[in-house]
Amino acid sequence: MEPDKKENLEPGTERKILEAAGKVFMMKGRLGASMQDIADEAGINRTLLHYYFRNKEKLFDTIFAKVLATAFPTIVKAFMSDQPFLEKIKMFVDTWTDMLKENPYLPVFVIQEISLNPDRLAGIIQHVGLDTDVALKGITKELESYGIVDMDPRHLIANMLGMVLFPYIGRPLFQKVAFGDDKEAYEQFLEDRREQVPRFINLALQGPGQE
Amino acid sequence: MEPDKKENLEPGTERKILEAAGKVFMMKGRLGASMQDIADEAGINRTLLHYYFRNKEKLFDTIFAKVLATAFPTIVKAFMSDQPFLEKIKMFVDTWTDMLKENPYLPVFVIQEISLNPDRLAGIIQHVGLDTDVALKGITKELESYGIVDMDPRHLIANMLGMVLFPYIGRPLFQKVAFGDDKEAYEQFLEDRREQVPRFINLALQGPGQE
DNA sequence: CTTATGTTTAACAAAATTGTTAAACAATAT
DNA sequence: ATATTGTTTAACAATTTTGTTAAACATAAG
Repeated sequence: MEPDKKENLEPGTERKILEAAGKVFMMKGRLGASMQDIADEAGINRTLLHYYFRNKEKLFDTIFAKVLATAFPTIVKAFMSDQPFLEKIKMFVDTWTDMLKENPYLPVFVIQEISLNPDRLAGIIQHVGLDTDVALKGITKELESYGIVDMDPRHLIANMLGMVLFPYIGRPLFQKVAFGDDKEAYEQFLEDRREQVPRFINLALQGPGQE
Repeated sequence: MEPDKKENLEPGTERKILEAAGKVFMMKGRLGASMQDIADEAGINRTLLHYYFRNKEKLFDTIFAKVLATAFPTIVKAFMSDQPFLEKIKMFVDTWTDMLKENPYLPVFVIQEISLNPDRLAGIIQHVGLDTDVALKGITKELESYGIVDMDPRHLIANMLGMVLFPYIGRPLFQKVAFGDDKEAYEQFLEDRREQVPRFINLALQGPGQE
């Protein structure tokens, strides 16, 4: 008779809180964000906020786990498909770019939080459960088909992630220094990288190595 | 008769404070670090800390400017030399790696702070005074000599910075996920990238584009 | 109607942090 | 010897934030 006893008469208050908390935490950081900020953003009372999440820590943990759960699938998705390698790379860049366009603050948020409190990782990584070994071996095999045998696949991963993430992580600085703070030019730049990055990688892989 | 009236009898207290503040700010962030933390790290009293730097903001600003002054020259140094382009790239990676090895927390610290408070940039960038236009045009010219005409040099910059910085920015996460948290293996990985990254870039530049 | 749940307002205690001040002391310079 | 500077100890006010509690109210469910 009561499948979800809790959701009786709130018109999605919990959802509103989670959205607000996500937004505020991402923009101000864990320490910079106050419960009052979050309550304001959610359009509710601070007391009610504590009523849903007893304390800031619990709320933050919920948000952080949720954010990681958003990010992790993006990492692997492209390499789960069975397209040709170069297509996978293109897809990798595209999936990440899509995700970053919707969550531009995500990388800095995650990085900063993990950097300040590495212990948080332990609990979450298991929960996500990603099998890196399989993926890495797959990439090694693909690399061999390009005649590249002396490259740890993790270098390729680091290269790709670096190239994709940097423009978002370093945006305020890079946009100002290299684009005279022209926001629209920078957004065009970000779009261009959907082509530029895969092309750069392709060239590096197909390089003059196959004599 | 008194050239520097201030430095009378302190055995380098100000230096100790600056070192301590740099360390604590970088590791805990601006909000996570308390004046007490810094005083402790410097081995002095909190009152004395306020005696040297009236408030936390002034101290932080001093540190932040100092940190940026450390990072910025690294960006340009390699491209000031007049070696062949590929040598410049190798040098770029090396200079950055050297700097990051000594200041591993620097990128996250700077990124996080600028991301939270972009206004801080304005004041400092002028002070450093880097001429991006000259550098960019130089790179464009070099790219043309490789037959690459359709590439905004800023893509190359973003690629290089991303590949160099990512392993430091994402270290806790990447080390755990891809290296089973094997610290020494990761440090070897970081060293390997001194070769891997320039090679990757060289391949991409020399790629099959010169028919 | 009565009850339970969600919600607001108000008030409060506890803690942490910041910035300031006063008093005392050591050592150096004049 | 005296004044100045650096330094410590102690104490304090002001602020911010967190977490809690009590009281009142609305509404939907029983």
